[in-house]
Amino acid sequence: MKEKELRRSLAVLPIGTVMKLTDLSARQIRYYEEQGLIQPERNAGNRRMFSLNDVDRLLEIKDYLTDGINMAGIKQIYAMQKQRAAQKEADLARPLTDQDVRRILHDEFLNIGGLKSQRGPNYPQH
DNA sequence: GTTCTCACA
DNA sequence: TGTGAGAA
Repeated sequence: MKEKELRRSLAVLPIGTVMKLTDLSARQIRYYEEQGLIQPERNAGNRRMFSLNDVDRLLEIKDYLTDGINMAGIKQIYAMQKQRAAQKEADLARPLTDQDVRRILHDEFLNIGGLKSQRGPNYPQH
């Protein structure tokens, strides 16, 4: 199933199409790119070209925003996912203990809860 | 007709 | 985040 994933990563959508698909303004889409939440490619004319994965990511971002999570929070969430992905290999060599799992879940709930605010990036660190 | 960057009554 | 200007 690698073929499918490759197609979803093909940047073929202009910003206008993405706007209709995500119901986001061009301003917002460009801003999210500026924040590093998405990395659309550029064509010869310097126009942004998005992939289906980008669209999914934008819809996901929209949901997080709806849930009251701000940019800083979303960034942190993706940062965590990245860490998780990088850590996955290590986990394969040394599976997580029940204690590790409990600690991770605990941290997760604490963080998500702390991010659910319209305030700045001053969430509690335990 | 679209999209890009930059700036702000 | 919206919006308008000026260019591509």
